[in-house]
Amino acid sequence: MLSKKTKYALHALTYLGKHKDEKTVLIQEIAEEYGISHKFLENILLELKKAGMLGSKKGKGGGYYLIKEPKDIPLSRVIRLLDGPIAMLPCVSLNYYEPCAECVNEAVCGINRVMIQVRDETLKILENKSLEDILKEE
Amino acid sequence: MLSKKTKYALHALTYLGKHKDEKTVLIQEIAEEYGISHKFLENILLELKKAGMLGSKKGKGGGYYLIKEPKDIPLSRVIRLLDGPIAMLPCVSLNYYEPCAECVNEAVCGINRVMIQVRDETLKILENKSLEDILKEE
DNA sequence: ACAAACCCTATTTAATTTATAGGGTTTGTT
DNA sequence: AACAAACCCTATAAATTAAATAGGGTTTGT
Repeated sequence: MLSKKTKYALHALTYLGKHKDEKTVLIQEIAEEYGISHKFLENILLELKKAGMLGSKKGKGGGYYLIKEPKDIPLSRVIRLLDGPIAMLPCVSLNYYEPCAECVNEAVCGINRVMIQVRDETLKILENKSLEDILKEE
Repeated sequence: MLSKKTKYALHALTYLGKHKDEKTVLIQEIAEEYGISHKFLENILLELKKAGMLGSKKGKGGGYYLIKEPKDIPLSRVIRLLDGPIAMLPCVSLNYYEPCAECVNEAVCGINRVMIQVRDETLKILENKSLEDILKEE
């Protein structure tokens, strides 16, 4: 399951996408829209900013704004940033690979094989769907 | 990511599948094969038994054994039993549905829509792949 | 009778996630 | 220049969940 962090990030990005004609949007405004903690959301937006997905303006009249076109923000990127691996097993993760401690021999592991298929089908969607696709539905 | 419980369950089932010509297999034997705690595995096997996937024999000379054909144990069933929902969001889970607390309106949520797609593709694999498919690879 | 091996429930420990805290820095306005 | 609004940053605490352990109970073959 996606963590709250990731869910909040996706919601916040969606909100910013909907308000991209406005120069900036306040953290507080987004937090209120979804009924989530201002401070928790602040940390998340900061992380999105550091990752180059958002811009911000400090001081009075400041706030956050998208610095990319929604179509250029794939959902896989957001999930990986906040949650880490998308795969169901560390041993099939493309970005966060780790061997499974209990695995006797990864080279002939049937569980591994199935989870590679799941990973590939999942990525086929999440790498090709972007913030734009979410916005189109709302 | 799958929990260790689920991973251990899948490995144990695989091991039992490989030894299905033997009447019973000891917990201890499986635990040693994968280097996992006897007691932890015991709890897991018990859960699999209660769910009707395994049979057991008590007392001296006892142990566990499969009571179904490997092809009749879909992976989705094992995962749901030990880990719960397969979906990435509670609001798209078929077996463990719950609304997302922060969601303003599920009826027009773009995140929901994408995650339904991911769920469907994932289930297409996990409901159709069985223990038999894992065994074939090993 | 005895020991092997599963059965059952509860508790503890560890890890992770979620949330809070609190001051720092920048910037527009007066 | 003063002030307040608003983001920046790091650390810590609280809550939840996952993982592991504990310990006795019951069944069964020899």
